[in-house]
Amino acid sequence: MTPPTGRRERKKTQTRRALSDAALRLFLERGYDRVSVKEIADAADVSVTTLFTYFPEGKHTLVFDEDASREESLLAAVRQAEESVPGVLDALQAHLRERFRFLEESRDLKPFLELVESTPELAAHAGRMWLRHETALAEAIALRTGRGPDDIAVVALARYVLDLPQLARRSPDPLAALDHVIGLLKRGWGPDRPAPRDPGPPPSAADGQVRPP
Amino acid sequence: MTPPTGRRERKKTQTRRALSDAALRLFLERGYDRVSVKEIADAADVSVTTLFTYFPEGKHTLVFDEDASREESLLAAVRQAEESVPGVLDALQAHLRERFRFLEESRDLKPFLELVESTPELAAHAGRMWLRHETALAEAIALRTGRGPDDIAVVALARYVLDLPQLARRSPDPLAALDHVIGLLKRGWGPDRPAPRDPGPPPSAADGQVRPP
DNA sequence: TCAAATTTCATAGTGATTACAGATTCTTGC
DNA sequence: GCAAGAATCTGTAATCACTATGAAATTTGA
Repeated sequence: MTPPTGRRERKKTQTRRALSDAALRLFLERGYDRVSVKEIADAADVSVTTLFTYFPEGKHTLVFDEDASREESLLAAVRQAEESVPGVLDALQAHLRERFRFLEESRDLKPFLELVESTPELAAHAGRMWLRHETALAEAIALRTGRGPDDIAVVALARYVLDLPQLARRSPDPLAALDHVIGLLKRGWGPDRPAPRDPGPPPSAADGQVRPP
Repeated sequence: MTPPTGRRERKKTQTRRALSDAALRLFLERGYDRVSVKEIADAADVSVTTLFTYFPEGKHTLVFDEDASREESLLAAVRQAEESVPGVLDALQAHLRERFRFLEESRDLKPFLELVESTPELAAHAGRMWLRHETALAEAIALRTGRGPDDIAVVALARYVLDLPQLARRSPDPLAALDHVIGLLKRGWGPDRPAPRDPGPPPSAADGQVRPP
């Protein structure tokens, strides 16, 4: 394998950055709909054709150029969690809280977030990008709690947790809202109700993995 | 106020129907992407300009022309429910089950659903249309359970329930999946503590836990 | 340096959507 | 019934995202 250090590679990432930088700058200046792809291509000094070879999925993908690390940190949080549904939820809660604080406090990101929120097409795409982690998150949760990755409870939990930030952001106190709903999910998905003495008849094999607190 | 019984009104609804009928027929025949708006306009014997005065939100709205009754029946289910979160969830469960059966069993709708599912743009729009009922559902739930309509728990519950059908449809046994997740939500959002003796929540099918593979 | 592979480009589409301005059709007061 | 006047319809032409194509320019490897 050749190390990807050729001039070609360098120019490529350079051009890609020039494009998304120019796009973001123009979008923030004038709004998404009032900037044409031709203007972006001109600003980056490439042809429209070239722009679309770099971003074949369309104009809106120019805005979301870095994404790989988010999923990884999300999954890392789950992997380090205690091996139970409440444990996983605790870990996700902490992770989302931190992420939330970061987004809220970073002044640089404020206009960017406004741009995305105020442009339906971008908001929809951001949602899709975020929900795309659903499967990976479900797998991580399944692995950590000893359930199957197709278990509807696991899939639903993954989706609900991913839905949460967007939901909480509307609340006057997003962090409190986050905590509150995670608490509800923990109750619903958590260990069986306080079993006085006997765990009772284990109705399925996937039951024993849940560790009561 | 004049009763809307003029010839003008009649022609208008007529034209609107001609357009969406023609569109649906052509889409089912050839697929969404392989039908141009010009063809639809021609088939309905109007100009493209006219088509867009009837459907200004774009080509995809031609597919979803009747929608008002769905929200109403959803809200009606909530209004007739018992005045508690589990009561409301029971009612929603029953309503969704019925709706599910209807969609599955109706042969007429099968190709339509396939069309929507297989066209990303249409699937996304269908999702948006469905989630649009979120606020109304949250209000109804709030009213029925005596909470505030901005209560994050209520809003989250509304969204989660609306998310459910799409989620359950992926499962091999959608109805069981529906029941299962509703059961989990009931546990989470239900009464504060399990009553030591009283069964409390009414019997539901969502009792068995994890499906063995 | 040469040739193959890759990247970029200008040109010319297609298809959705909108602006416009002149017809056409309906309603309404008489 | 009839003449405004409003509402609706139409073709034309434009913009904009996106694609196909084939040729030119650049990079790479030998």
